[in-house]
Amino acid sequence: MITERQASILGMVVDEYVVTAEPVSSKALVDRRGLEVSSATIRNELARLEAEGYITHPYTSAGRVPSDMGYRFYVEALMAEEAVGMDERRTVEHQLHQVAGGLDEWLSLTAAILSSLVGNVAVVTRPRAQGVRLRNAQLVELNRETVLLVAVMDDGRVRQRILPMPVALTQDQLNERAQRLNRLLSGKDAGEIRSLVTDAMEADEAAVARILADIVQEQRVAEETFVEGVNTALRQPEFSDVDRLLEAVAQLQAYRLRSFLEPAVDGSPGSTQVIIGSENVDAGMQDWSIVVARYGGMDASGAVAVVGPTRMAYRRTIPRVRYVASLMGQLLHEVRQ
Amino acid sequence: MITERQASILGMVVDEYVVTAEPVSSKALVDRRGLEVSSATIRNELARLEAEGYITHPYTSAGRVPSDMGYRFYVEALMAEEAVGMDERRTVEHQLHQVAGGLDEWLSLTAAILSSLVGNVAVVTRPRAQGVRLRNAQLVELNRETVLLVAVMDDGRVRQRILPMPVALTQDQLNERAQRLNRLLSGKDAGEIRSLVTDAMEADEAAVARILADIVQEQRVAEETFVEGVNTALRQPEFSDVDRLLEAVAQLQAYRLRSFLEPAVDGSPGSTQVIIGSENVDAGMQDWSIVVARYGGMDASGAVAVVGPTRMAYRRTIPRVRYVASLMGQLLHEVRQ
DNA sequence: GGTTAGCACTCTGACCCCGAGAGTGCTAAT
DNA sequence: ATTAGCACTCTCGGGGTCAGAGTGCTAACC
Repeated sequence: MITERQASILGMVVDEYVVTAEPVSSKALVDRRGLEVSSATIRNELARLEAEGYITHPYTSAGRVPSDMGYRFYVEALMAEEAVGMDERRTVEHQLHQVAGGLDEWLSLTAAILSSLVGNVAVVTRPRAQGVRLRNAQLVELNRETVLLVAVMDDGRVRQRILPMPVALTQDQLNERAQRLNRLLSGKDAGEIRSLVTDAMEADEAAVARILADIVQEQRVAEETFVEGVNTALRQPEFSDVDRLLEAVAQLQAYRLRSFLEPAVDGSPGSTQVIIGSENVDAGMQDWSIVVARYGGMDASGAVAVVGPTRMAYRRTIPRVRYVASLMGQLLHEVRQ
Repeated sequence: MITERQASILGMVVDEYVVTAEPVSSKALVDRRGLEVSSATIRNELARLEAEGYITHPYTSAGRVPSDMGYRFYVEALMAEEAVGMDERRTVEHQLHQVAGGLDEWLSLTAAILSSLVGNVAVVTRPRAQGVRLRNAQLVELNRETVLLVAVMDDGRVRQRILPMPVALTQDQLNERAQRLNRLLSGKDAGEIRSLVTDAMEADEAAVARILADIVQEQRVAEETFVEGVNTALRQPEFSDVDRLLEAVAQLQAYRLRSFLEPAVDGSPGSTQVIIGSENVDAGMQDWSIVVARYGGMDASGAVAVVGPTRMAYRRTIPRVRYVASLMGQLLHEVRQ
C-alpha cells in the first residue's frame, strides 16, 4: 500500500520522465513541481516507492525511472487524461473528410493522423467481418487469353485476380457470366459458395466460383494492417544505440504488429486497452507499450493502436486512440450500415 | 591514364572491399589474390591509382577504399558479371508463377525476390502506361446511401471509390447505369472522358464520369512503388552508427525512392543503368548507389531497381536487376498483350 | 512522528594518455 | 621495375582520473 502523497509523487515521476527521458531526481521534482517539502523528504518517499516496486534505479546515484508496475498504477489511478481539444478534432475530421477513395485510403490516413497526434507509431487494422459475404463479382477482359476477376465483399474489400480465359469471350459474354454468378453467389459466404459448386455447373464457372470462395475468405496481413509514423518514433532516445534501433525497425513490421494486436482486438469490445512492457506476451515487445482500441460493432470490427516505448505519454495517447477509434466506428457505420 | 596492371589491381580492390567492407591493404591483396609481386610494388601502384582519383585513404595508415570514380571505372570496364545461375532462375520463376492475385502481388513479390537475390533494398514501380484508358466501370451497392465505384484500367490497375447515392437504386439499376457508362467511356482516356461529359448527361451520371476521369489519371506514389528488403539492408556495416542508420531509414521511404527512380525510368529504355554515389542528384543519396532497369515496352513501362550503399556487389546486382526486369516485361506482356 | 540539513558514498561519463598494431611512404639496394 | 627495410602515422582499446549528480543515512528540529 502506498500513501496518497506517494501516489502523487509517483505521478510526477511518470509525467516528468515521459517528457525528459532522463531518470528523475528528488531535486528535479522539488524544483520543477514547486513542492513545499525538501528533496530529502522526497527521497524518503521515493525509497518507499522503490521498495514497493513502482520505480527503479538504473544505478545507485541516478534518479528514478517508473517500472512497468509504476506505469500500470499511473494509467489506472493517477493519470489526468488530456482531453482531445476542439482544434485537434476539427483538423482531424477535416482531413478525414477530405480524402477521396476507398476504405484503404481512410485507414492509412487515419494511421498517419493518429501517429502525428501522439508522436508514436500508429497501427490501424482493416475491419474484419464475422462472416464476410460476396457482394458482387465482375469479369473484365484483359486480352484474348486473360480475364480479370474483380470481387467486392460486403465489408468493402475489393480484390482482383487474373485468370486465364479458356474460351475467347467478348466483354458482353463476360458480363452475362458475371451476372449469372452474381445471381447465384451474391450475399453468400465462403462456405455457402463452396457448397453451391455442383456438378451441374459448367467447368470453368465452377472454377471461378471456387476462386471466389478463396477470395472471400482470404486475409492478407500486409494489406490488412496500416502502419504509420515509424520514422519519427525511431528518433526517440530509447533507440539511441544501433542494436536497439535495428531491433525496433524489425519489431515494427506490419506482420509482427498485426500479431500483437490480434489478441487485443478479440478482447473487450469498445474499451481502450493498455499493454505495458512486460505485460506483452511476446518476448521482443518487453520494452514496448501498446494502446489499442477496438472500433466497429458486432458485425465488423478492427483495431486502432499506438505502439511506442513504455515511456509513453499515456495521458495524451489513450484519449486520442479512443477518439480516433470512435471516429473510425462512425465512418465504418456510414459506409456499411 | 592507368596501365592494365593498375586497372586489374583496382578491380581487386573493389572486389575485396565489397566483401570485407574494410579498407584493402597492399598485403591483403598479395596474400589473398596470390599475386606474384611484393606488397611494396602494389603499394606503388595503389599510390598511382590514388593520384588518379580511383581510390582513397580514410587516413594515412589505412588500406584503400574505391572512390565513386573507381566504382564507375569498375562497372564500365573491369567487372566480370556474375551470370544468374540456372538454379536461381528456376526458383525465381517458380515463385513468381506460384502467386495468385493481381498485378500488385506480382510486383511486391518481385521486389521481395530481387531483394533476397542481391541482399539490398529492391524497388519495383508499377508499370505506367502512356495514355491509360478506362476498361470497365462498375457500381456496387454498399447500403441505401452509398455506392462503391470500381474502375478497371487497361494497365490492370483497379481502383475503387465510395460515392453517396443521390437516389436509392437497386443493384440491377446500378448495373444498367454502369453498362451505359461503359458503352460510352470504355476505352477512353481521362481527357476523352472529360470531353464526353456534356450537358445532355444526367447530373449524377456526369458526376460519376468526372470521377472516373480523375481515377484514370491518378497516380498514388505509395501504391505505385513496392519496396522490399529494407530490414536486411540496414544491417550492413555502413549503417553501424545511429545517425546514418536513421538517415538510411528515412531515405528508403517509398515516396523518396520513387522520386529517384523517376528520371531513370524516363531515361534509356531496356538497358540497365547504374548511378553511383555522388552521381546522384539528390543530396541525401550521395552515399547510395542505384541499379535500375526499365521493363515493359513503349506502351507501358515501369522500373526495377536495387538501392544500396556504394559498396555494392555490382557484378552480382547488375545482371540480376536486368534479369528480373526482363522477366517482369514478359509477365506484363502476358497480361496486357 | 514527520521533516530537514548535512555529509559521506557511489556510480557515471568525459577526458586523456599510452601502447600495440596495422599500414603506408620513402629510400636505397638489387 | 622491383623489393627489402624502416621510420612514420593513425586508429583503437584499455586503464586511470576527476568532476558532477544523486542517493542514503544520521542526527537534529518542529
